[in-house]
Amino acid sequence: MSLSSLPEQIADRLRRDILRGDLAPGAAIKERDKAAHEGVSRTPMREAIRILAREGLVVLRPARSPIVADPSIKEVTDELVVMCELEVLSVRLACLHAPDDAVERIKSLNEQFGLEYAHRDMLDLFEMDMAFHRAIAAASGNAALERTHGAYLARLWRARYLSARERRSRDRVLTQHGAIVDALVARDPDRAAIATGAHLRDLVTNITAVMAGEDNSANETETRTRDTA
Amino acid sequence: MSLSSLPEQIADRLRRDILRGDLAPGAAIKERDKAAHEGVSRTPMREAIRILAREGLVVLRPARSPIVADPSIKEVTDELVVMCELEVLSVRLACLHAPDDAVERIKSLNEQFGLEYAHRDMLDLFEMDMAFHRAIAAASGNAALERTHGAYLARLWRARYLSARERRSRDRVLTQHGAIVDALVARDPDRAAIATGAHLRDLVTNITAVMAGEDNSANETETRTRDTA
DNA sequence: ATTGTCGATCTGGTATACCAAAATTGTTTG
DNA sequence: CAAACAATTTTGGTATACCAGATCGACAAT
Repeated sequence: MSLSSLPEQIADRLRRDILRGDLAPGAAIKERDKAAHEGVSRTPMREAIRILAREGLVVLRPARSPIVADPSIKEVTDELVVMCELEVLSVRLACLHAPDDAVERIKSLNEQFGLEYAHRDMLDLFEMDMAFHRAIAAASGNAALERTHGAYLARLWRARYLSARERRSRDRVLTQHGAIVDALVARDPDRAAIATGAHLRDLVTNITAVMAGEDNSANETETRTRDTA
Repeated sequence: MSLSSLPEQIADRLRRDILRGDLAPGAAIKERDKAAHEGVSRTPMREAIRILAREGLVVLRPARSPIVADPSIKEVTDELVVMCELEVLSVRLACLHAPDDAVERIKSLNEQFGLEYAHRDMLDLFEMDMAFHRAIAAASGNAALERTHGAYLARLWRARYLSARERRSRDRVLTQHGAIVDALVARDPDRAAIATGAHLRDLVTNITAVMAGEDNSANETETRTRDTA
């Protein structure tokens, strides 16, 4: 009995491995080996890899092993900018159209975050943060927006995870989320948009700083020119 | 020799068939038959179908033939709203960062559109319109934005195609594109954003009208509840 | 005549076998 | 000793065979 298909399950496992860093950026994913390792055949493994490729977590190279994506700072920043825009749109739409109980749910998510703040594991807190942002996208009532936003959220998991390790950034998150909730409750689209924009712009600077620090190697990902011998 | 892989070629062909309407919305795509018909095996056909599924052109159902997507008006509208936002962001960024030759290219694309306006087939004109919008996204210098915008453009091909058949909408497109180009050349982000927003909002109303007219049947796509007999 | 059930058949899911291109490595030669 | 070439091996791409679940029709019992 499977809630999701086998390829999706494999993709989920691989995604976790990639995002948690167990599979290093730049590492090759040999479909034969991986399939054998997971105890499945190549076909579903292949499909799982394609799923992650579409998500941008692995890059496919013609006639070569797929490798774990190793996005440059610019690429991550670009993605963050887009996600920011999507979330601002979400919160605007949510102000206008979201039913009250959706707003209430978002509010309670943030309150819960405040409560559990001290006790919980960083990873749990992080999941709660994700849930908060996801809830806002869902509250927009725009399914396409929710999907695309979710895709970006997933792709940026790792970068956001790195950023969230900074302790001082966490309470800033809390107050900023509070501001967003307030504007949402007041049904004030402009204020909500500003609050969301500020929150995500902070995230951009934070992530940029962290990535610049951690990762001094200049790395590219996409198509690189290859010289013939 | 293939510029793109076999599955992508198949996907391209299928996409054309779907978007042009040769494959009716709601029609089943049986991978065995289709593969035999195209003269390839099931594996690449399967992969091609998955590609289109990710693009939202076909929907996969568990243990059932994939079917051509038949989006409701709301779904299309939602997607248009998101694409609008993406393109507004694109044009803003393009105003700020695009190199002059990129702006020049956009300008010339629109001029060419104006020139060929009379002689060319509607399909060609449509392709040129697509190229215009794509060029703006590319000029943003944000690869993620360009990708996502391109995905929406592809998915909305059919709806836009239906809309473009209205003759009177076409010269409005021309003037609106002109306004966008002017703002872009002047490097005025706000004016460009407004012009782009207006253009796409017109598109939304136009498409809504066309779809509501053409297609009176209330159609859903995603999960529909199925009553047991 | 209608309805319930069983089974043939059709469909997608998975495993595997085969192929062609590319990397690597070992050997040979300058 | 180094560089270049060739064969082997490794890899992903494709085709196909097999399996399980679902659908739909036929037949039988009421």
